[in-house]
Amino acid sequence: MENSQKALVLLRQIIRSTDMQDKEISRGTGVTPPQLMVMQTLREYTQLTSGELAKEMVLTQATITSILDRLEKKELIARERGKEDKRKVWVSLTDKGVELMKGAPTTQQDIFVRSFEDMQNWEQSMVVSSLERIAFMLNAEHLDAAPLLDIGELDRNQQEYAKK
Amino acid sequence: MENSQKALVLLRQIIRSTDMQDKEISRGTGVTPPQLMVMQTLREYTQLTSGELAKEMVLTQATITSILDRLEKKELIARERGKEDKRKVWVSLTDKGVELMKGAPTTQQDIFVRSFEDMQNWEQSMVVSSLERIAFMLNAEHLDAAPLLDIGELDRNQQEYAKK
DNA sequence: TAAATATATTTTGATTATCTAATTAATTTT
DNA sequence: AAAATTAATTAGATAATCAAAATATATTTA
Repeated sequence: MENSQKALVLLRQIIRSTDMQDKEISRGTGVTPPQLMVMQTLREYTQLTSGELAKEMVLTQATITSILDRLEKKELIARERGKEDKRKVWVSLTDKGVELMKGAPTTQQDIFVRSFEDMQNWEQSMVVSSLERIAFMLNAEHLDAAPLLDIGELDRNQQEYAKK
Repeated sequence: MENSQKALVLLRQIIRSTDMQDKEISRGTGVTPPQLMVMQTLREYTQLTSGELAKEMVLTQATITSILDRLEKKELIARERGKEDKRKVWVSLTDKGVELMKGAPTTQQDIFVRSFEDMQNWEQSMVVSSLERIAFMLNAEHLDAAPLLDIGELDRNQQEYAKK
């Protein structure tokens, strides 16, 4: 088999594996995978507007709103109207949300980190630089892409076309 | 930053990137991401029963059934009752389904493959073996895990607990 | 400055995804 | 043959998702 094909197969395996991990975490916490992803993003950025969240997660605002509604009802996130710009809504994890993220999401990442740290240093570097190459190759296509809005419009046209 | 943290961040980037790719393909073909994933799995295995599909994709039978219903309505997949074992239902891509998969899903994978093949041979080997290591590390946890059913029950209890 | 335009979020209405539990049909075990 | 198991679907419910419309606030323009 070609090296490139091997790489693609392995990538799919890796993605499948993390997907399963997400599902397990989700079951363990009583939070659905999309909700979990919102919380992970919030943990990473501390504070985001609803719109920034949508962009970061490549979902529409409407979708984010509905996910936030449910997370807010569970008191895992809080919304706060912007003070300078009252159109904006700042979203952040509540204490309860932080707590939940602290307990749950580790299990398998820990195992990953531990095995990773068992490797020789040169091996670690090799793996990291390989990942960098892959990330770059996967993103290469986007580097000269049109801004997001335009792509959206373009795709909608394609979809219209596909229907016929 | 620790190498292991770098690796995790890069992995997330990679997953995010392929996720976006899936969404773009989905928009371009008028098929939703889950439907697309079913079709990709079918392309890989040629013929699967509904139950095998569910296991492979880590979804319940009921979910697969509903996705298949919609794909069947679009005539992208076909169901056929098993002849020896009439409980089974064999699922496969129709010609139309194969055609759709032929056209759509390439765009970005092609770009990936092309950049991949631009690398030196030793680099390719390095990337592949790095991916192998990662895939292994991510799966390590599952090697001595209890069978799925037991995990499910365990998690449900945790979930009950989480509600309180 | 008043009107028009743009931006940020939510609401509405619709389809799809997803699950658990119950049902139906066929096979295997006892 | 009756009981238990297996494969898929159906039923009923919640969640995710989107496009389009509505709402509220800011910015630009005339």
